[in-house]
Parts: sequence; structure tokens; C-alpha cells
Amino acid sequence: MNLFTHFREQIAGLIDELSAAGELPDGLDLGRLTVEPPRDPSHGDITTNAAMLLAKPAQKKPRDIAALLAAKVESLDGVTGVEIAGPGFINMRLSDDFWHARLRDVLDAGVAYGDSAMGQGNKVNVEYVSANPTGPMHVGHARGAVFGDALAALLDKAGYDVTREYYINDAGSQVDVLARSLHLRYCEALGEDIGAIPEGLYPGDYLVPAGQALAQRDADKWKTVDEADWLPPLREFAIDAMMNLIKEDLALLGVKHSRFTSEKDLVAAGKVDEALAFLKDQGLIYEGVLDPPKGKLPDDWEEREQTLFKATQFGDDVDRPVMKSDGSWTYFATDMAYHLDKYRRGYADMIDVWGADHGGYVKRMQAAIKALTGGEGTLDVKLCQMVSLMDNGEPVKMSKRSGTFVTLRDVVDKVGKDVVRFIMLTRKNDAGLEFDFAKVTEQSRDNPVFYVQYAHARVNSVMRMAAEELGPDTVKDDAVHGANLGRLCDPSELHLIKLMNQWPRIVESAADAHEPHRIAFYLGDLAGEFHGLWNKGKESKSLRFIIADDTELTLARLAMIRGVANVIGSGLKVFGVTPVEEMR
RNA sequence: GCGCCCGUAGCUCAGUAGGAUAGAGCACCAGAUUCCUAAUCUGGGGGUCGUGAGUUCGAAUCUCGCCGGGCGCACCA
Repeated sequence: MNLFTHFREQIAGLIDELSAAGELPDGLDLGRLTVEPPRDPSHGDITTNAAMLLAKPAQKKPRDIAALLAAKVESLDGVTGVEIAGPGFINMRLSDDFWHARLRDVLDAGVAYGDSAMGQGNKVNVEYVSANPTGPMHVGHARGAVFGDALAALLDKAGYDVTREYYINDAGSQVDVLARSLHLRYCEALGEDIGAIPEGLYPGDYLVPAGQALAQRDADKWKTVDEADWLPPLREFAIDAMMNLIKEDLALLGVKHSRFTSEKDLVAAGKVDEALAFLKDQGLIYEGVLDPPKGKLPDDWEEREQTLFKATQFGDDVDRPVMKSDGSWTYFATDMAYHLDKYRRGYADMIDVWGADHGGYVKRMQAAIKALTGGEGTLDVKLCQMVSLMDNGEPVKMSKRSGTFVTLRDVVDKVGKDVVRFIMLTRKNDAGLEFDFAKVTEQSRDNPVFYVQYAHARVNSVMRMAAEELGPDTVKDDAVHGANLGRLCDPSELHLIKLMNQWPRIVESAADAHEPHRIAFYLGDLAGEFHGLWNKGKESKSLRFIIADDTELTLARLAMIRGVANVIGSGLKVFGVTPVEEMR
């Protein structure tokens, strides 16, 4: 249970009672009513803004309302003390028993702790990665991939019905370039000396195996025909090969999609014509001439009549072209069709994860969603900023010679999937991220991956130690689970339990804001609190987890740290990071 | 020129649908620690939250102007 929403409901009920008794007006708007932990723990366990909120509509002083409410709040289950403070905060203290019961919740739920019904099973579509199928993934892609994957897992935990989608951009001119590049490698595989890769084609040697495979399958079949004949089949072959490459890379990162949608297929199925016809019917498509952009003019600017979508009618800055001069659809046109398709598949709520360099594209896409869904659909675009690779503070040099940057595979091979995933989630998505090979593998306090992993491992270490000292029969799982939690009465122990109980609230707020990084910070805090308590045991032996001559207390403390491991495990599961049992 | 994002301690960053005295880590300073459960611990200094106004009981958070940085700006994706 999320105790904050629990008490919010309770307090809302008390307000209704006061209304019914005529002490407060009827029909009060409680939409902004909050119950949250006070910033300063000395103020109590939970606090509400109810009195301040109701002061104006009730035409009473906040403190007077607080006094009315406080008298009722005192009788709520679990509440042991109520204070009115500051401008009218109602601060509540909860009994130790209440907190012990909440630790029981954590133990009972295991890693499912924090699961929420907030999403009410509503469908959400998260589209992420969607890298062009023209080569392997580089580190830049990794951030979007991990972010999208974690966001999807987070929404899933928060009770949404999530689809993880990948949009394959296999219809534009870039895949034609890919096909030509493959043809060259194919000729090479057949023994031809291809020399240097011409400008404008993909030079990466990742196409070599694809060329060989094609040569093996089709022999010299494509050497004697015109480009117009070999291009489409080679394009398809190349896209398949590249998508396999990308899927392998994603698998290394532990990233899985539940659906892949092909741009080419959308076009072939007439979805673009359909979407455009839909807009045209509403008079939102017209032939027109755009003003040249202000500021520096592109070299090849020419005034030209184009087919435009009235994006300005939906909040965009200019109307946007939907057709290229060669008569094919612009990327925007197919993307509109794609989003309409998602909407028609039942996803009124869509989230797209893009690179920050696509930021200029957000407004038009949101304008399109408004037009296409009659305002029913929503699109939240999460922009991921650059990752700068460092090693001991020095920027890592990218080798452009081979046509590749540092690949995702390189990084995963070097530091492991778990480190990549966790670090990618330690910054807000729209903030730049520094990824320092030396720092992320360091075993120290300031490496968040290590610090959190170590907390989880340390719990297991203590468990093993306890089994040695007290005997494996004494510390069996069900003994720990059935521990007398009433023995946990040190303030630092209760504080740890309280912190664990913030987890459901963290899940909901992070899911609501689409910000998985909040989990990283929370896990860091929880790990810090746990390590801190462990350290206290060094100074005062009475606070050690294992007390040789007090099995009951030991079991209670083992239950407490098992709870910590549950919550960390629950958080790491959202991140797709393996909770380790042991540090090496 | 226009749009979007960003500006919080010396550094790297948090700050939860506006909430009480703005936080953490690192760095710095001062102590403790030949102890144990596995990678030290405790305390301290340090801020006009870029800036100027506005909204209200209350603003780091919302609105507008300015300053500074990043990204983008017709027919690429």
C-alpha cells in the first residue's frame, strides 16, 4: 500500500464529515490536496496541506481549519500525534506498530513491492530506439534504448498496459544508400577489387559479412543486372541484416521490444494516403509556398510550391511539407501515418523517445497528433541528450576511420550491461551525461552503481554471516519472515523502514512524470541509509544486525535488511539491472 | 532572427502536480579509527537558486522581460 495515498483518502473522508456536519462548506475541491512526507523529518511522518488549501473556499483561517481537522485526524488508525505548524500544516506522527506493519508489507510483497494500480490498465505506447537500420548501434543510441526500456518497465509497474515499440525507418533514401553500399561489399565478396568506399556510401566494415552472405546465397546474380533491378532486393536484404545486427546489440543491453513497425509496410499498406486523406477532408492539407527561414538562408533555397500540412493551426510555428519534390512522402508524412496507426490500435497515450537533435520536430508531431486524433491523443516526447564518453576525465577519441563511433557493443563488453544501464539512468533525460569508463567501474561511494549493488550484496553477506553464527536452521527464510518486528525500535531502524515505504510513492511520481532517473536517486538514498546503519554497528555494537545472544532481535533486523534488499531489487528490476548477491 | 531545452555550494548534480530553515556526493577543513559484519567513520565551513519584475497565504518550481550556454530551423531521417 502507498501509505500517502491511503492517508489522503482518509483525510478527504474527514473533510467530507466536516462538510456534512456543517463545519465546512459542501463541494470542496480536493484536487490539490496532498499528503506527503515533510521536508524535515522532525516535523513528523506525514503532513497535509489541507487547511491552507481550504482556507479560501471555506472562508476561515488556515489554523482554524487545521484545528478542526486535527481533532479528527487524531483518531485515525496508526496516528499517534498531530501538530499544527507553520502556516497551517497538519503534521502527523505514526505509531511504531504502524511502521512495523509497513515493513511486513515490504516483506510480503518481495520485489513486487511498489506495484501500483495508478495506470488502471490504460494502454500506453512507448516508442524508443528506432535507429535507422543502416549499421550497428553506437553509444548514443544506448541511452535512448535504456531510457525507453526503463520507462516502459516503470509504467508497467505503475499499472499501465505498456507496449514497447520500435519504428523501422526503412523507406527513406538512407536505405537506398545502404543498398548501394551493400552492393559494393557484395562485389567485393565475389572477388572484385572495390578500392576505397566512395563518398556518400557507408564505409563501415559491418557490411562485409552481409556482402559475403549475399554472395553465398545468390552468387553473381546481381552483378549483371541494372541498379533499378538489384536495388530493391538488396535493400531488403541489407535492412534484414542490419536489423538483426541492431537486435543483437539491443539484446546485449537487455532491451526488448514487443513490436516492430516498418515504415515501408505502412506506406505499402496505404496508411499514409489514408492519413493524408483524413487531414485533407478537414481542409488541413494545401498547396502553398513557405517563407524562407529567417536568419541564415540555406544555400539551395528556392521558392517552391509544396504540399503542406496546416501545423500552425495546432500550435506549430510554420506549416510543414508532407511531400518531397520527387513525389515521395516526407518523413513527417509517414510519421503522421504511423502515429495515427498507433492511435487507431488503441493507444491514446503515446510516448516517443528521441535524440535531443530531433527537438525541433516535437511541435509539428504534437500538432499532427492533435489534428489526427481530434485532440483525444497525447504525445509526450522525451529527448535524450548526448552521452560523452570519457576515460579518467579524458574524452575518448572516436575512430572515424572505420566509419564507426564507439559502438554499443564495445561499451557493454567493457563495463557490462548492468553498469551501462544504471549509469544511463542517473541523469535526467534532457541533461547531458558523462560516461567515464574509469569512474563507472570504480568501487567507491561516488559510483552509484557500485554503491547500490553493494548494499544489495551486503544484505546477503549479512545473511550468510548470520547463518554461520547462529546456525542455518535459525535464520531460515520463514524464521526471518516471521520475525517479531516489534523489536525494531531504534530511531535509525524506524527511519530506514520509513524510507522503504517511500518506494510506492517514488514509483508513482516517477511514472507520472515519465522520469525513471528518480529511481536511481532514491536507490542511492536507500543504499546510503542502509550503509549508514551498518556503519553505526561499528561504533555501537548494540546496533549490529547480528546480536549473538538475542536471536529474536537478530531475526527482526535480518527481516529489516531483507526488506531493504527487496526494495533495491524492486528498483533494479525496473532498471533491468541484476541485483548481485556478492561483490567480486 | 525564431523555436525548444538548460542555468541551484568550488565541482557533478537532486529538489517529488508551489509548501515550512534549499539538499546529497565529491573536493576542502577538523577530529576518530592497529576496530570489525567485506572496500573507513563523525563533525564543520560553504548559496541574493543567472537576473529583474509579476501571480498568492507561500515561488528554485508558475507567467513575462533580459543575460549566459546547448540543440534545431523547407524538399534528411
